[in-house]
Formats: sequence, structure tokens, C-alpha cells
Amino acid sequence: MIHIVIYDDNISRRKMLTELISLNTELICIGGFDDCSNVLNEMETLHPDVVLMDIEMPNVNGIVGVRLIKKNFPEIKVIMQTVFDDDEKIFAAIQAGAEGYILKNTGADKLLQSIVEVHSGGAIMTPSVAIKVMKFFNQHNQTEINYNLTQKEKEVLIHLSNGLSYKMVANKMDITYNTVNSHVKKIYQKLHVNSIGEAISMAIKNKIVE
Amino acid sequence: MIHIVIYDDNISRRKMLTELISLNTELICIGGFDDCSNVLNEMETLHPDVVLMDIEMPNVNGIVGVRLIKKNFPEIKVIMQTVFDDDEKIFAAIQAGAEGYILKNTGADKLLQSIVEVHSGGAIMTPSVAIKVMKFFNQHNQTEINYNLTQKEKEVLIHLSNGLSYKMVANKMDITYNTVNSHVKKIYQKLHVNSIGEAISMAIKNKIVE
DNA sequence: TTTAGTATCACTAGTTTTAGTTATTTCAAA
DNA sequence: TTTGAAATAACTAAAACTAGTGATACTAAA
Repeated sequence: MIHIVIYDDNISRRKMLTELISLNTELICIGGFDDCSNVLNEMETLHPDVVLMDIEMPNVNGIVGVRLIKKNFPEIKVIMQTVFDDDEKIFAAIQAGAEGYILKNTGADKLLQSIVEVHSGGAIMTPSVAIKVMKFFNQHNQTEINYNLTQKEKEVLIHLSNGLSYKMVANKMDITYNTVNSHVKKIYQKLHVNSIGEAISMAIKNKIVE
Repeated sequence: MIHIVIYDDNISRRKMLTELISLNTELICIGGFDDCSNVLNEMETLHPDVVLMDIEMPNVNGIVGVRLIKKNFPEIKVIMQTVFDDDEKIFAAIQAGAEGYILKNTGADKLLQSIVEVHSGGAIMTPSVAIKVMKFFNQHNQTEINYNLTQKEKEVLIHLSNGLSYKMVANKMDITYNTVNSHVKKIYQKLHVNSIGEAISMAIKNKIVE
């Protein structure tokens, strides 16, 4: 028996969801609220398995709500519901630790399915949300532009980004100071920079070095 | 009519998938191959809408395959299939640009559903994959360790990471070179480093600067 | 009201980086 | 086999950084 609490400022929608949930004998709705003003108290007393959380709510919204829940009751699963336009809210919710993101127009069967899925340890997303997440993922894990740094050049750059001086790099790589200097000059040319700071900044951002 | 090509080294499975797909009148399977050895040629000639791609294949595997497809035919949607929900492969596939990632034991109806969903611009993941992606997401967006850098110190650091010299930073911030020097000394103390390279490296990795 | 932290600035001296030019060897590709 | 890139190295001079000490002014907290 999965215990569910619903947060949604639209009462008729809440009623509808409650009825929908009661159709499945595995699920039971044990509470519903307008917003997250008292979310911690409510979690404390009701201790549901899964929370259905509207993102847009007056006073204390769903993002804050899920953050509070996850911080204090990490075992409670949270599914966010949104009308969906705003990337930022999706990512905020993900970072707050919600297990699911589904659109409000999601079909009844899928909603129920999602609750069960999340309860059993999975995560669910509607496809349009998934594509945003994956795009964001890619964007922030983009494969580097190839600056054609050689292995030695990369090695020098890594050492420098770890705070070593040319002298120390030379020592570590068993080459002379002069050679390190040569490599660095080549690196700067290839990266189109002219200081160690910018080179390292570029190297890290483009994943040339870890 | 959605045109589909299947990559899977298991012939009987490929046959099964082909038959499954043909059950839906909206879908048609226009090709199937053992591995990705000739994937670019095959894409060139068949130009499917969606590719069903097994990850584990001899010779040229699915990860390489999706990477090749996405690089040369970004409009072709790719759904990865695997028996393992191996973290590394999932992320590799996502980064290669796959639109879907589903386990092989996914039900027939869900598979077909997924194809349609992906074709219409969404992305799909099985719940167990989704939770991994989201965890990874969170992990790599963790809030920084607080080094208690002041606003000015951060500002100096940002300028330095953009390649500015102390002199230029001074000019930009309307303070003297000496003050910049003071800030830097403080930064080094707080970050426990003693070179610009290490400071920037640390700053970027800990999201002190973008 | 004393204290701690921030922001500002100065001077110095030693160290390091940057950038210029030049040159040799090696190795793989055209 | 010629060519070109990579790796190595040297020399130099200017510019920049590092690190030490010390000082003033302001603000907010104890």
C-alpha cells in the first residue's frame, strides 16, 4: 500500500487526483494541501511514501517544498507536476532532488504507473522533460573543441593547473626549464591566450584537463 | 510512417524486433545489421527516422555507432538498448547524443511507444536509467565548498581567470595594482594555493567562478 | 567599545612568467 | 626522400607575479 500526499493549490484538481489514485487498490491518498507552508509538519505527521507536488503554488512553492522534504526526509519520494514551460524550474527541481517530473496533462494510467515506479526506486520523466535534461547534460558535458594539443603539451598544462611552476614541471617531466617554456609558448599559441590563468581556465572548461 | 533501422548482433532478437515493429502500422523496419562497421553508409542509403541501437556489439559497438550517426546525421533519432544499466555506458551514450536509453527487458508496448515519442522530438529513459542520470546531474551540480571568498576577491579571481594581469584587473576594478596584489594574497591564503594556476583551477572546479 | 574582517594602498626584493629568436633531433606522412 | 610536426634546448630582456611587512579607514558584531 503506497501512501500519497498531494500538494496543489487547485482544489478541484486535488480532488480529481485523489479519486484517480483511489482507483488503484495499491495506492491511497492520505492528505492534500494548498501549498508547502507547513510541509515539514505534514511530512512529520503523515509520513507518506510518495508526494505529488505541483510546482506553481502560492506562498511556499513546490521547488522550496521538495528541497525541504528532501533535506529532512530523503526517503520520501517526490514527483513534480508542472504545466511546463520553464527550463529553470525543471533543473531547480532536479537539483532539489525530486524523483519525477511529469506534465499535468499526463494520462491517468501513466500517472499511476509513475507513482509505482518512483516508489520502487526509479525516476520518471515525461519525454519532453527528458529531452531538456539530456540537452542540459550534453551542454555541460560537451566534447571539447580540439585544440590539437600534443600529449606533452597537455601534460605541462595539467601540472601548471596543479600549481607547479615551470621549474617544478621541468623537474617532474625530466626536461629542462627551457623546454617547458617552449611547450607553454606552443600551448598559448594553440589556445589563443597569453597567460597561465586563461590557459587553465580554457583547459578546464573545455575538458582538455580534468 | 516512421522508418526504423535496427542494430543488434543477435539475429533472432533482430527478427523479433522487426516483427514487433511491423505490428504497428505507423512503423516500418527498413533494415537491420550486426554491428556499426558500415553505419555511415547504411545511414546514407537508408536514411531512417529512428535507429534502435544495441550497445554491446562486436567490432564497432553502439556507443561509437551513435556518435558517428549523430555527428553526420543529427536529425536521425537513436534509441539505445542494453541489458546492463551500466552507468558509464549510459553517460557515454547520452553524451554521444542518443535520444533514448531503454533496457532490453522493456515491454513491447513501451518500446513502440518510445519510438513514437522519440520520433516526435522527445526523449525517453527507463526509470532506472533516469534515476542514474538525475543522480549524476545532482552530483555534478553540487554546491561549492565555501571558501569564504569576499565579493571583491571573487571578482579579482574571475578577471584573472579571464587572462587579465594584475595591472589590468586594477584598471578594470578601479583600484591600484597594490590592492589587487593584496586581494590575491588573501585568495591564496583562503584557497591554500600559491599560484594563479592552482587558484583558477580550484575556483572553476568548485564553481567559485563560472 | 573593543575586536575582527574587509578594502584600500605602499614598498621591496626575489622569483617566475612571457615572448622573442634560434637550433637540433626524431619520426611519420606525402 | 623530402617535408613538417613534435620534442628538445639555449639565451635574453622585459613584464608580471609572489610574499613579506606595515598602515589606514570603515563596518559590523561581540
